Amino acid sequence: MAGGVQHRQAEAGQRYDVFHTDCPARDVVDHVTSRWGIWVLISLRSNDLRFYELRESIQGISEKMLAQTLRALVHDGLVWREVEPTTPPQVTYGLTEFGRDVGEPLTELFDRITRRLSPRSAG
Amino acid sequence: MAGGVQHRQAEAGQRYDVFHTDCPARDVVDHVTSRWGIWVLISLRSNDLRFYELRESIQGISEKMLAQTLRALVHDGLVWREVEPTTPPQVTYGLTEFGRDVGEPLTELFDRITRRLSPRSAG
DNA sequence: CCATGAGCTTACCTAAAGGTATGTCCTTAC
DNA sequence: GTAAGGACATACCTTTAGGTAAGCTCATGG
Repeated sequence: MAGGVQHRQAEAGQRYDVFHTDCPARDVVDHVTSRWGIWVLISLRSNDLRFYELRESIQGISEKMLAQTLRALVHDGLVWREVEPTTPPQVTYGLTEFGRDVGEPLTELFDRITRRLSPRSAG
Repeated sequence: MAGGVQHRQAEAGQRYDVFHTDCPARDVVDHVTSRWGIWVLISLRSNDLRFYELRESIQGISEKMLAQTLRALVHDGLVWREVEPTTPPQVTYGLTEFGRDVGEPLTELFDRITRRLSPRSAG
């Protein structure tokens, strides 16, 4: 974070300096890997979803957290948001190209973990 | 079909049920995507590292968090731990096959985000 | 005989994440 | 006139993540 930012990027090999910098990538990584961000992105990979569909799809998520997570992802450019000005308003969410780009390795990550653990407990 | 998620849960198990279950995969996902877990795994992809090397590589991490994160990853089978019984003891960490398997999409995820956001960074 | 170093562990405490409950807007249906 | 539906916002409160700092081990060097 902004506090202890010391860039000791010496010549001692290639060290990921992005680990602690305040570049926008850090925020996006945080949002993508946040508790609910992962599941929102994975959910939206299959198809666009309404707010309430996401809420029911991702069981255990609260409306507050869903709204908050979506706001961050929309702000990051990973998710688009479309409002139909009906009453009540209907809002649909979907992945942008960036979102699809990011959702792919995310799903792959998730799949590799479950693939490894589901047959039998791995030691 | 976009709107099929909420009421069709009984018939079609299409929805990701892992979102809220207590299967071990959930824990692993949590550890992998935890604040420091990501950077530990990415750091270890290039080569095995000693504890202090990790601490210095991932700037901003505290010893407590590093130890805690490593313990979780070792327990999950993503990272191995080797102790040389010298004095002081020297401990080396590295990725298991599972860890390499998981580290790949994780790095890819990270790279895609940085590639998109910073035209001149990450590398 | 005390400091040092590597790799932790433990206690303590604060910041923030996240849950629960409620309010809001506007319109149609009853 | 009141409930309901959809997508939130907001206040309040609890849980947890994570930072700081100290301690521990034990052989070696000063």
